Amino acid sequence: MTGKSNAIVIGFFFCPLVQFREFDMTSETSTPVVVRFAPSPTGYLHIGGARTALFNWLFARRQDGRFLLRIEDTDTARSSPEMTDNILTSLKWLGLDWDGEPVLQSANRPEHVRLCRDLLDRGLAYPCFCDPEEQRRRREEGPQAGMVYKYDRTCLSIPRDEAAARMKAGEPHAVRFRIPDGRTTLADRIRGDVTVEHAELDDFVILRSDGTPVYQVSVVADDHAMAITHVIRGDDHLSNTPKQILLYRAMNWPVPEFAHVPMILGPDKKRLSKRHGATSVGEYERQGVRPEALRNFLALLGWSPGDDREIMTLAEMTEAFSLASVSKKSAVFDETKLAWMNAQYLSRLTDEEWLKAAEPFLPVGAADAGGLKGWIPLMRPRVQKLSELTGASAYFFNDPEAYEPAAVAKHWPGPQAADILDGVRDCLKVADWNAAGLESAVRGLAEKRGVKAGALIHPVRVALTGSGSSPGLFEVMETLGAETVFRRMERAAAWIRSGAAV
RNA sequence: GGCGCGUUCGUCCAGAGGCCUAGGACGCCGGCCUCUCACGUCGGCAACACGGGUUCGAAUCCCGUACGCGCUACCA
Repeated sequence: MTGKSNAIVIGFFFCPLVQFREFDMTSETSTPVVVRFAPSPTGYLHIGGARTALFNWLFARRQDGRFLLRIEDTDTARSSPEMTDNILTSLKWLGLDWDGEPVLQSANRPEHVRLCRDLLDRGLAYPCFCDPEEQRRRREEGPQAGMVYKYDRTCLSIPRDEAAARMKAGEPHAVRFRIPDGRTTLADRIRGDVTVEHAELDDFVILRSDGTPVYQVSVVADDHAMAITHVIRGDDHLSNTPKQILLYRAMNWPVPEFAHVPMILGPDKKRLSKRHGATSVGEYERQGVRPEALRNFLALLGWSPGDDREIMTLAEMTEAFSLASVSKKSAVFDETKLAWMNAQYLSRLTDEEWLKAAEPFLPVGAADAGGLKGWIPLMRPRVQKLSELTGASAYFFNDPEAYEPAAVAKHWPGPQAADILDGVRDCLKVADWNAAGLESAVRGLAEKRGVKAGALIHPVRVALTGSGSSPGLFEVMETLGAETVFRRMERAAAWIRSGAAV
């Protein structure tokens, strides 16, 4: 009943309250901060969850607070320990470390049930004997009649002793929370004030007839038990927050601060989902995206340091982070920019670091190449995601299996292409085997023949790489070595003469 | 349907009444570099959803409309 009078007070003294809140907004916090990330292990850690975790982490670290983890595994049918492992692994991969041991929500079930019973005893909740099937049917019919279904409080009018007797007799029942009169204003750290009239809410079930507590109860109970001071979560929870606040009040618990971060959308502006392609952190790892790149990119979706910085270390992000600077607007996930950002991080690695990161993506044959490292600086600026390496660098390690048709058509227009290859090969035989020496040999030949160097270079490139484009031809030659170069040129000449081109 | 939230270049952000002829980044287009591709570099195109207010002055404040998203479960 205190909730009711509070609500009225809020309504009447609106102006002073606003001033108070603004003060609160700028101070960011005054007590030690405890935040949490609470994924449910029903799937891999997805992009949206990762960003929510990041924001929680940044806030906690910025405020010298604690960042806790809670695994919401109460949906036993859909949850699995494997998914929990996967989520933890992904968080670590992203460099987001947490404090203490992860809490399992399922462990707190008995307490959640107890709280529901307590609310029942105190008359803040009441048993509902209505048939769930009937309720569901009415809810479905509602829209057709132009009405919205809201629980009609049939069971609220059952006298307490009668209700007690029916429960005692074992009649199946759920427990519903009784929504008090009034309205609730939530001072969201990101959205600002959000007010909801209690008349819009209905007496929601807190304890199902099978005796299991509902999500709204579990979050509230666990957040309180974990002494969470700031609930930072996806904006899909915004509408349910008033219900949760009512629960806090009913329990006589302090209400934490809330901050609802906007959603991440796909290119079609719909909520990001599997339809949009890769949506889990693990998939990006498998594509050869660097964790620091994904993390940086995610941070910039819905947040900015307030200036033009884009490439930032975790420490820089932490230093600049505040909830007030988080956007209210949902953001489209742009793969292209992620790729660019990944390339930025890739380019900042040393050759040794780069190779180590690239190893899982090297094509077959690369292992046999041993000390052959000349290809590395050649490929580095040419891949944005390491996974591109598999195809793009194949010719460094294996003779081309095929010649790109478009390149053949353009650079090997007829049998004379084979003669060009032979001519170049001969002039190469007496050249110094390094990029400069090879280049001057080929250019010398071009000049002698009165043709442009490109007329010789392009046919040779196709012979060596099977492709119309590659890193500088002479660097490629130097890296490949004379033996391989000659072998490939001769194979190509033979292929051309066999008439395969036509 | 109701309620809530949102709306600055194609995309991500900057902008908290005059500093905005709206800034940066990705992408795109063009130049340079050059044997192709990529990198790099230089330049260009490109936005305040709409309509009313308030104000000497609005991208910034207020109201309405449109559109989008979310919630509205004995799911989490």
